[in-house]
Amino acid sequence: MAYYSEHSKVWLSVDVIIFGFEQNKLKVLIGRRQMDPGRGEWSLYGGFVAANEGIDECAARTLYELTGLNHLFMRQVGAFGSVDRDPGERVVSIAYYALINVKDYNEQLQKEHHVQWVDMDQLPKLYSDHNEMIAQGLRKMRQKMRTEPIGFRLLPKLFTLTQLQRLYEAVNGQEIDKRNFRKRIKEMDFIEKTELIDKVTSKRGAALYRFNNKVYNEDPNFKL
Amino acid sequence: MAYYSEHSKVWLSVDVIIFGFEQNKLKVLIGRRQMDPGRGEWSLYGGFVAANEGIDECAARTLYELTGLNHLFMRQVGAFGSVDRDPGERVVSIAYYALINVKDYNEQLQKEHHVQWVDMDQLPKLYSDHNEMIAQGLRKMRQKMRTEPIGFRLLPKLFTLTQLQRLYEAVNGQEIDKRNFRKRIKEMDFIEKTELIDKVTSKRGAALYRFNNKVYNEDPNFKL
DNA sequence: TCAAAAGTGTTAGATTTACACCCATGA
DNA sequence: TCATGGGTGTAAATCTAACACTTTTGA
Repeated sequence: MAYYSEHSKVWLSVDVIIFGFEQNKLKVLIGRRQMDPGRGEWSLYGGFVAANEGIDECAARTLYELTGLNHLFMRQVGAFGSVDRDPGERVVSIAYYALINVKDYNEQLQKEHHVQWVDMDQLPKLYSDHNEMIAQGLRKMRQKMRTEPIGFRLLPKLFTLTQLQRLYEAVNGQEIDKRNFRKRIKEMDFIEKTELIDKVTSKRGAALYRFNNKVYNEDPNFKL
Repeated sequence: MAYYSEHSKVWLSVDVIIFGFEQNKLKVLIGRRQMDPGRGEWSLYGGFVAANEGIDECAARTLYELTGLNHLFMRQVGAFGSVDRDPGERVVSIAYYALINVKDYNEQLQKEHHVQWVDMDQLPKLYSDHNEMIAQGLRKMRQKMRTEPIGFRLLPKLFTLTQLQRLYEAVNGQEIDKRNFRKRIKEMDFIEKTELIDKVTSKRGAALYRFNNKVYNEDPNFKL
């Protein structure tokens, strides 16, 4: 069809920004590039969009490839398409961010793909425009976290209120008053206290909580 | 380079969501498609990304082509890339929204490109996923308008407070208390009252205001 | 003279922030 | 026994929301 064929095509890729939370720090999964151009540079993990797959599917596939996990919380950050962003060829890339519980992530796969968790505030210079992707991804993720209870995706199913607080502190980069934080949590019925006690992180033991999605859907009054 | 060539390429296009404000209504510029597939259907205006242009440049060029205006406020909405979104071929499209003052827009160009202003709340069914693009674009634009003084881009250089209020009401779809609104405006030094009086929309006459970007940059305390 | 839009403050209620001590337990 | 993290309430300050009347002037 002439209408299309008079225009040129480009390679399309997807880069995934995988956020994790560990030791009270927000982390990102990055690795050393295994291919040229840019071999050896720090980089996000990515992949090319195939002819028969949508971009969201491609992102989900890439995430699965890297982590072995499906149904991760994932959102598009945006398209990055400066002419010379890729030193090899013209490649337009669409960035996505995803949230995972670091404990769900098999170390084996980490090694196979040459990726590792790096502190958000100790990011090295990355390949191409990946630093910018992460910066934008973080902004988007923060924004989302303010209005939707997605933080749970970064924690184990059962978590203590201190863990949850540390998570919000890490993501927003500022301390939160403990009493005020807990007061707000109490108002959200979908954050359920369980009978279980975590004895790992404190001597006294801390109550374990759980996110109840069903309750949330009935009354999504989230505000943090 | 084998690394790239084993993957397939796609057509990349840009679609622009142009918002305008007229008669107290938020409007979008859409037109009847002049080409196949989808000839005759309502559609956003768009264009293909050329080999030698970045996607932001492409969006700016497309905007210029359509409106004759440069340096419009413009932001990316995101990439749309379901496999079958375009009924003809595989085309991934990146949506952008832009804000213009409808009075800056030459009617001649409107006719040439077969586009017209349509009320946001009277949008017809559009070609492909363009309705979804507009929905997402509106959400993004609203969000931005809450935190940055971009609304001025939809108004003439000089405007009355009532105009400004109606604009915010139209964008957010709800009425605002006049006194509370004006109180908040008074606190923003970058919204300057001029000596000029608008006698068009009221008998008594209303003071004309102006957005002072320099003052805003010195003290960007925007909140609406 | 009257219709239509401009302009102007106050108060109650809701929300947000600041703040300090006791508890339970393992080492 | 003591160091560590868990757990709890109140009051001041700030912000938000509701609300009504006077002014000016062209028709």
